[in-house]
Amino acid sequence: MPSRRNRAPISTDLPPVDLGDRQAAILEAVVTRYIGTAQPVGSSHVAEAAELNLSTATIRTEMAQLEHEGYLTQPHTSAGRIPTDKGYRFFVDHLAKPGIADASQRRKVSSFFKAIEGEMEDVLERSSAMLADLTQYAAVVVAPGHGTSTVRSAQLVSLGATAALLLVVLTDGSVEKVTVDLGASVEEATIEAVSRHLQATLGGKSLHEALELEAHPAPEVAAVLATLEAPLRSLCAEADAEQVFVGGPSKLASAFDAVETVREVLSILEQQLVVVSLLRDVLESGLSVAIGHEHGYEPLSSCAVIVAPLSVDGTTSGAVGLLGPTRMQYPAALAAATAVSEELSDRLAGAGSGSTSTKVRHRG
Amino acid sequence: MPSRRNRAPISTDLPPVDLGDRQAAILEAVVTRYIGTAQPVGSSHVAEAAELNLSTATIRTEMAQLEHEGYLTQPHTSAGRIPTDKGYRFFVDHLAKPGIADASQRRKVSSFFKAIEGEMEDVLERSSAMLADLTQYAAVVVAPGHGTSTVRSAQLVSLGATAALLLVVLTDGSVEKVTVDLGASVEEATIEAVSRHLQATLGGKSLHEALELEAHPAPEVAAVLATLEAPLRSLCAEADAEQVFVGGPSKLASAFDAVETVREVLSILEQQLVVVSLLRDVLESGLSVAIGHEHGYEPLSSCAVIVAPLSVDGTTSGAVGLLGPTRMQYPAALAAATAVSEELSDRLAGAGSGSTSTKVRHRG
DNA sequence: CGCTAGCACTCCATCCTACAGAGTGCCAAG
DNA sequence: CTTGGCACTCTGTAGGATGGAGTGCTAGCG
Repeated sequence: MPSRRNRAPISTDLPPVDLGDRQAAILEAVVTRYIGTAQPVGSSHVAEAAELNLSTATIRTEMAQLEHEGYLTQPHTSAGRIPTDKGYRFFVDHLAKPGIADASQRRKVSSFFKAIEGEMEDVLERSSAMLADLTQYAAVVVAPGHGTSTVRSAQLVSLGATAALLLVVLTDGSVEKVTVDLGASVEEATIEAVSRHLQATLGGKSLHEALELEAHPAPEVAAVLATLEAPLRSLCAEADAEQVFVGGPSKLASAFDAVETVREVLSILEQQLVVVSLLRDVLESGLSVAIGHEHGYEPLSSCAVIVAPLSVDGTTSGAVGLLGPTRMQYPAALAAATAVSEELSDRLAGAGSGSTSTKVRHRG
Repeated sequence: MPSRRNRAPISTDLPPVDLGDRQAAILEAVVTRYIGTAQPVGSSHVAEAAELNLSTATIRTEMAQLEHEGYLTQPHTSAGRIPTDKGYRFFVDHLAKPGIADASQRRKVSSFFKAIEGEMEDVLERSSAMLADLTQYAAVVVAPGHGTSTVRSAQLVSLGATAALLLVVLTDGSVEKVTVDLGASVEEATIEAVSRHLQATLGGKSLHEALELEAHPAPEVAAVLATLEAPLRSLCAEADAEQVFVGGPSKLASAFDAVETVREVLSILEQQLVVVSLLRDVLESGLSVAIGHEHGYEPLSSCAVIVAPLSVDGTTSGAVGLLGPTRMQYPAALAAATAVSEELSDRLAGAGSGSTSTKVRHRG
């Protein structure tokens, strides 16, 4: 299923390429109303809403045409029309206007970010909750791993007879740790020697580089170092892993009427790996919105996904996502997700570079 | 709302104090069947299920009596009976038998815990997921804070011009950190001096004790220490805080039929503070099961809560909980929750004492 | 005296029918 | 090309009939 690109028209006013102006207007009316009411939309409603003084009869023929072209569908003969995925797609690409609501969304988002301070992890978690609250959809924040950061401090802390904690602080302020079973009892002095060795050899390197180091210290130290290799590897893997925060999944309960759908969607949200790869896929296909079957995850075919990349230093790493029914408030949701992704990108950039930490927190 | 105690009868065989043997048997039949089918239970079904060769007429009078006494209720005249909270309560206190299923539950739990290794946090999280999977209800694990542990290592790591990371390792292997804005640029040498000072003064003390220390080091060090006071305080608060892991909330979607209920319950599960205090309340009232209105949280009045304490060194701290509909598989759920709480208690005890770490993990 | 068979009764769920309403498609006329 | 008009279709709702599951009561039996 090849993905259609989200080519942004450059500041022309409503240039529907595939669809006549009138059909576009009608489609818009149907989509807008259906998003609001969740009821099939009949020609008379469209006649009222769209302001193209046309009779219902004319609108009916146009709607039939739109159905024929795959933008609309009928639940049954003699019911109103419902947008198809394709219909929503056209709406999102060509019709969704920035809207007035967006400004207020953006304002709320930015005031939230002005007020919040503290550890990055907190910020991420609370952002996802806030975004869910704001949009009334489930929000996902995937924060980049710390794979690119370098080691600021590394050490081994003894925890007991044969147990110890391998501890690494990275330049972005994150801390990675892993408990280690040393196998045999190790003297405190040796532990300290190992710590110094670690600090000296790992400092300033990224964890990946650190894995490839060859060094030949004193024999006791070397023995301990050997037992540290596997832990270091898992430490590295852990540092690379994205953090995922899912906010407000309960919002989805009221978004669908079939309880079975709710359950399916929720259980997918619980599998964070799936969510991450879903967002990644959507992002890689160049879309910011994936509707219904577009993303190819069948269990989520009644959902739309909005993704906004988190970009730090120009490269995108991580994402902000929203998951809702296909009849989603696209403009508002897009605006909110984008706003959050920008603010978070800023934060991440600020925290990442260490020395450029302009927005560091203080307070008790 | 005073809580009724869960007085455990001491090894007598089905001693219903408030209810005749026959009524008890009938109540049991109703509860069991209703839990299975979610349909009101009529006298004829009871006659089949309970093996007390009685006619439906007799059973009807008894059921009327049970309704009068508040154990059963009717959705409407001429429908079967449904257990009330009180009915479930009697069932749980006097009728629920260990059952055969429990053994298999316990086995699954213990094999899970044999297989799992790694950081405590992981174990806790995966335990909650496993418990949810096993029981098909939402599972909650509240792990105790680290307030009682003492400091194994404390230090300040510089992160940039004026930013630093205050880092404390506790004896139970947990790490607490907080980013600090030093206000002014501080020399690396001073940072190291502060680190040494922290290590010397905090080592071996609990974080609470550490807060009350008075020491008078060199002036530059003292200056930095002053800015550390607030961060230390929040570090302490953070260390005290319980960690909460909620597993499998999606299981609840199919447990209720009203989508509104699902949404309410889910949104409560998202507020971890509420969940923690709910579990605490139930635990403190001396119950291991709170049914319907018993726990006093109206939004959850259609739910039953099962709680099993986590006890480390004899004191209970933290808990394992299950949240499901009042028509819950009580015996199985209780068995599972208890099994998990015991295994987790063991783990926590093992990790907590440091030197007695019998079950430390190894492997790459 | 406890138990039971039998009966009258109630209420729900289901089915059918009728019907109004919302919607469509088509066509002939402007 | 548009539109008013018309015939048609389908759903949702309301009303009435019916059967079934269930109850409560009571008279009679062991």
